[in-house]
Amino acid sequence: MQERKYNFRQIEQKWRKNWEERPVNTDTTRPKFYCLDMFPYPSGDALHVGHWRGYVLSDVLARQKLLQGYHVLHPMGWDAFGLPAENFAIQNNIHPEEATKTNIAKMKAQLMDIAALYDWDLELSTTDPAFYKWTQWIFVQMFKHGLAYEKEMPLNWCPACKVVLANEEVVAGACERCGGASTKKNLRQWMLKITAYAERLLNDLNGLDWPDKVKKMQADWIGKSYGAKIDFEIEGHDEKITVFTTRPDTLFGATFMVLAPEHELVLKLATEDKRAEAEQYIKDAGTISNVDRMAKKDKTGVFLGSYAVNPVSGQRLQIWISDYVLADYGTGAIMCVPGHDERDFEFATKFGLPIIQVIDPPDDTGVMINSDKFNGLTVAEGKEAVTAELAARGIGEKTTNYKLRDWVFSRQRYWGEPIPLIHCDACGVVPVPEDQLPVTLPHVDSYQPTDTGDSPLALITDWVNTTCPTCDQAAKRETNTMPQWAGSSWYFLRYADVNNDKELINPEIMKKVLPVDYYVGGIEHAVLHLLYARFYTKFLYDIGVVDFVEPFTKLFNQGMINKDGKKMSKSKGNTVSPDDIVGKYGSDTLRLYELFIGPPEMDAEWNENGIEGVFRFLNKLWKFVADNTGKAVKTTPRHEQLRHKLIYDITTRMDNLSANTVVSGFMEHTNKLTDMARADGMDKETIETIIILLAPFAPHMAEELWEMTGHNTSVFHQSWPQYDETKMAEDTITIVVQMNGKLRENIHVAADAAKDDVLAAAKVSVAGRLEGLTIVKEIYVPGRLVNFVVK
RNA sequence: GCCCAAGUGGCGGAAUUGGUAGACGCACAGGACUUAAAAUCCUGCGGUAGCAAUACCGUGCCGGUUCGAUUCCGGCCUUGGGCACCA
Repeated sequence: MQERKYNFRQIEQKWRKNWEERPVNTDTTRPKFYCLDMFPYPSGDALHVGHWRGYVLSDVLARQKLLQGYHVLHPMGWDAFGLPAENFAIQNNIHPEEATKTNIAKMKAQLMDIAALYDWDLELSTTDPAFYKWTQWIFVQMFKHGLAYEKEMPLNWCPACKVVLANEEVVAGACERCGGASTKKNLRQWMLKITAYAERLLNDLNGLDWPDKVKKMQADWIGKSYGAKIDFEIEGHDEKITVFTTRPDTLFGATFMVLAPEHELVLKLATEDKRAEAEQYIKDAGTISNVDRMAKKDKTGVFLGSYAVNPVSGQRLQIWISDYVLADYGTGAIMCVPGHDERDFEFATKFGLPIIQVIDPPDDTGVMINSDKFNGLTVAEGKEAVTAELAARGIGEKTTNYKLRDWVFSRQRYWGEPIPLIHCDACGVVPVPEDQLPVTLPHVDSYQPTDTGDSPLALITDWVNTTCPTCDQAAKRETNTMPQWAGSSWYFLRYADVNNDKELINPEIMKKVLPVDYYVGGIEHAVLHLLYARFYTKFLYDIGVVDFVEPFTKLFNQGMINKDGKKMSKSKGNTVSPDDIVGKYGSDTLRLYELFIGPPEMDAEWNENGIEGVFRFLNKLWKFVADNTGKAVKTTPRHEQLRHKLIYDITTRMDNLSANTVVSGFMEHTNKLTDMARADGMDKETIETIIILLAPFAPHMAEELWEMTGHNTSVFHQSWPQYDETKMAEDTITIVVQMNGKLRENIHVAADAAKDDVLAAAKVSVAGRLEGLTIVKEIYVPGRLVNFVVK
């Protein structure tokens, strides 16, 4: 007795069990395809239908590659360190380690419903000492190569999270995590010299198959600009003020100077009568939050009482401080050209400072005026000429400048990888010897952040107190931990060799499996995670651990799924759980619906109205196979033609990653095939073809149908069908007949009809309409249309 | 303010390179089957006029190029996203 009804519950259970017992992706002799999802944070929030979207898409890619003859690496793991996990733990009063374990178990159970091809043997967690041993090892290598350094500096500080933020973590002056205003705080921090890689991080973007949008965001973040550094002498002082400018051609128009309030020369240059006012301004600038500072419209500032000298015009320049000059961009000081810079103009106008025009007209097409011997030069010529003159005089040079700043790498929190360093009074900072890694996180009861900005680890004295690896004297451990990004910056390497306790990754395996071929994840990581991962990869290349410089060959960012016009999130209370939908319609239906909802790269509004249609489609396809298997007819050219068109549509649409039209293509073809089967019967090969094509999208059902057609091995051991365009061609085609570009008639002609015959037939079809008119032009587009231009 | 997307029926969306606008699906309406309902199947479904054949209009707005424009160009409007005093 054959089961005629599509019983998804039974089928899905059956094949999950089957795949577990007999895995389908085991042939490691095939060429590899590494298809990776950005791994999730196991926070307390359950997965919602938005998470599914990316995971389903990458799994469809992975399963299609399997059918196309690859061995697919498609792993999954947990980005479990960091603030989200720690904050969840604090809120719920559970130790982060416990909370992480529970959350991982919960999320993993949910993830199982997707029925992705994940190889759970490769599962990893960034919180596993066997994993973070190597996170620490990379840090030690960076330290040894001079890329990690300690610095006391005013840093972005989130008073709510009680933690230092990297520049990348401050969004519009607010903490990226909690949304609260970020302020400045002076603290000793560990920094990573990512700026040393700025040029390579920028240049290597060119070769990547990534969305242009993401490449542009990274390029903007790196922010390369060309210009000059120029020294200005100060009246009565030996020091000089060095500025960076992109417009050395406007030097004759520099009429005053402004330093950032944090600039090191400020107090020296403030004259007695101005000192109090300057000090007050600096104090205000330091305590005001970034949000408030940016909300300020008016320019403010204090004249320091000192003067500099314009090196070409000789003019005396008042030296001011103002918070519109940023301490950490360029040199923290600028020459002000109010004639050609809007902000300088605003400042000059407010404080009555001189304004000189030196480019006429004042745009790219202008030439230099009021500039002595440079008069008449274009902007481009002027940049070169002025810079050359300054260089000859030894007071300037051509410079390239970057917005990118070094990475604040330490966090004053508990739930992270301990930074593996030891502070010794005699030897200074000494890395923990590699054979003593990992430095494990001590298990403690109090992991709440401290108000002082110290790490909670600082309170655990028997962990902090140790001996120096170099001189064996009493020494203290570094108590800061690493940021969440540390583990995610290199985890993709580890999947390939997850159990190796001798090295980060075996070189042979590395060569065979990496880099990642296809990386799928949210656009929110366009700068942070992807930039850091690229930096780590380049460093690991430099020290010979990997043999490639870019970790992710191709990147795809799936669109977000919104509900009621807003991003789905637990805090907004608008999440939709996949669990109920899986229960009602099955995993295959939800997989297809996630793809059907719209173009994968675009945001979509969640709306369950269409899910019924997808479920109906699967039922129809089920019925088509069940009704026609066992009484298959001999293949006719008409069967072949339909079959090749089916393969063509699904394959090319998938190649373009147009997943939504792949699903509509399946629906369309199933309707056509059903009609044809009723009229002429259906051949075995076509039935089997649609099952194989369906397998990446609805794997459970495809397996069941494959079995129904008399096979006893997995459908995933088949190969992706090939199409032959010559076999797709129709015998007769429809030609549109237009008059003056307007549709008038449709005619049917033989596919190989000659041009003259088509035109003749077209004329016949519109003969009545042509009466009294003259054809002035005939347009013929083979296979498509005829257009008569008439008068 | 600057940069980047997007704007198509009641709804989600489709449309190779400039070549039949609205595929596929949802919703809706009518019908078949049924004692009835569900499920399923069939038909219709952009607007206006018309019994109809058909005609005209129609892809955010205004204009242009072209035999022909959702597609290309110029100028706007709206929405979403990114950056934001970067010298």
